[in-house]
Amino acid sequence: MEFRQLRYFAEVAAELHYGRAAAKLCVSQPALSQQIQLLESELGVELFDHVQRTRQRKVVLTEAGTVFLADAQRLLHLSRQAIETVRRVGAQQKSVALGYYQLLRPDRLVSIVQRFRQSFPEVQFQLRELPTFRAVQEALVAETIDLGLTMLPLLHAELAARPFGQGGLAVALPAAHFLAGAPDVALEALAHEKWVEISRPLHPVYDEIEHLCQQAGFSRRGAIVQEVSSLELLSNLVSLGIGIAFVPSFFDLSQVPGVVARPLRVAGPENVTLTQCVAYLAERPAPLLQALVALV
Amino acid sequence: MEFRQLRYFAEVAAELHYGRAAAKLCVSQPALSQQIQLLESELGVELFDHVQRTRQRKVVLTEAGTVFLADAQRLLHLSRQAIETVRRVGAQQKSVALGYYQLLRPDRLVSIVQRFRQSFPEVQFQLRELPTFRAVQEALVAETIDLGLTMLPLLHAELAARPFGQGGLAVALPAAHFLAGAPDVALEALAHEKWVEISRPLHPVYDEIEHLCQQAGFSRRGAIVQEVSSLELLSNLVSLGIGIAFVPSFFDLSQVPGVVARPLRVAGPENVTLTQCVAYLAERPAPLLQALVALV
DNA sequence: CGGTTCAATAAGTAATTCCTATCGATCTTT
DNA sequence: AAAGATCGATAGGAATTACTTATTGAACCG
Repeated sequence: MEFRQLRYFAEVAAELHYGRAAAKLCVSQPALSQQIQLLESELGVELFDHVQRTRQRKVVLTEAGTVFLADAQRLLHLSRQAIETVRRVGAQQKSVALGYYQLLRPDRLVSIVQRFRQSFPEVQFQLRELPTFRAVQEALVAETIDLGLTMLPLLHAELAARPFGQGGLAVALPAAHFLAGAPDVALEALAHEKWVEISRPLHPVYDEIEHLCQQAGFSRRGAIVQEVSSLELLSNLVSLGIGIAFVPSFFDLSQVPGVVARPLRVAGPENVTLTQCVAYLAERPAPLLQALVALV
Repeated sequence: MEFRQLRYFAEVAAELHYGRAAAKLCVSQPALSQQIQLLESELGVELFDHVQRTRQRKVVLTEAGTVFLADAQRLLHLSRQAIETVRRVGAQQKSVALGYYQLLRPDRLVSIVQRFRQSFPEVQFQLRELPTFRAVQEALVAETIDLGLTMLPLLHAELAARPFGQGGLAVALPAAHFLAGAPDVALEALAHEKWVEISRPLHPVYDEIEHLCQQAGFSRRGAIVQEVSSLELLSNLVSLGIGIAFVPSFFDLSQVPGVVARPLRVAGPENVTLTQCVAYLAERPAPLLQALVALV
């Protein structure tokens, strides 16, 4: 008997419908049927009657099922409580600093932090906004932060990461730009633009970008009018019309007025993808950090 | 979090020693370490301190571990109780007839039945001793019994089985026989014996036996002086010195005085093996029967 | 300083679980 | 009454997960 089976059973008992229960549990219906059958055969007892002799096809709890449901719910409840308790005790006086930069819309970040606090109410969370994806990784190595929301690739051997989402490239434009109205922007249309770029820590994807540009018939080498050191500065320069910039499509630019991001359209199959991740020091396998990583 | 992890954790907490705990749980030590680590990282809490700074290397529960142990034990206890309860309710007024023949030493049979009764106290168990392995399977098809302890192969398409042990061949001899003193018996030494055999339902293994005998330079065809219909009769005839007989090594002949079974030694790799099994009607997937099958 | 004990790690294998596709049966609709 | 729709069971293959053996690394002991 495993908790998974109890969760499945309780959900089916609540819905009295395999299809709906499976959807709620985010598994397929056959997986559900199978686990219920496994549970029944371990218990040696039928938990459901699949009444088809009456007019209406129905899934009904047997008497034994009703009795077992109460126990199953108690077990599930207790298990949740046990986790909560052990976390309350074990995570006391611990503190975790989470570093990030604006690669998440604020609501996603907030929801992550809320889940952190909910699961580990005793842990002190600190948030550190950092200017670039590279700064996040450097802060991890310097142990200024314990956990970082950043992008692949990892730039230090001591780091480990778990990816949690990816996206393509977008073009950050002044709202007044003549391309800002279109749903997306073709690379070729950008041949004669001026560019702003994050300088100090160049992401390797910029090599790929240059390569794509050359395939599209132009180069950005001479057209980068300004290099900046943070995403915030970058957005401001774009909004002022100093130049435009490539940014990951999941970047949050909404807090800067006058800037819009439009997906980049590239001819051919060469689609640049950028991967978001939670990163941490590999040699620090503290269970607390692992649990937090899993939460993201 | 799964019950397996709770069981592992509770055992390690009791032993405070991974190696011993693993042995008790019948898993390898790395599997145990791994599951404990998984549990810790799901909880986000360290459950054990692996104290090595003191003189003695020790595995010690952390404070959080101590707290969690209590909950884990409560959960395990409750789960056992829930199973017991649901069986008590669900298996009421059911009855199961178990057919067998003397292929098990009585103590093994008793221990199986005891486990049945312990797990399903409300179920009426009936025991039916049948003369041959074939009779057990026929009784299953005729639905005289619900579950049968017998041997492979299955002789009816409607039957399903789960094997639970196997053995080789032995020779049943009168206690006074000159070979009865040896630890085992070579096939060649039996060339001039008289034989007794179970007749009506010939097990296919007897073909193999005949083949082996011919390889050893003799045949039993003319030497079978008596065919009988049950194992009991067979034993009696052997004890009276009418002839000797081949029997599976796991047969129980101890209740018949004056008969001993000695393992057969066959030259070459052709070792006859016989497989014991629990058999039941395949089209009857009643959870109760499945649970009983799993108990064997 | 070698030998021993014990848990952690690594890598490959075995076992589960899960998913897609399909079936069989019932109920509804035309 | 026949065709479609609904719903759970089944089958077969893919992916994940747990387990095993072999090895490493750290601490203790002679």
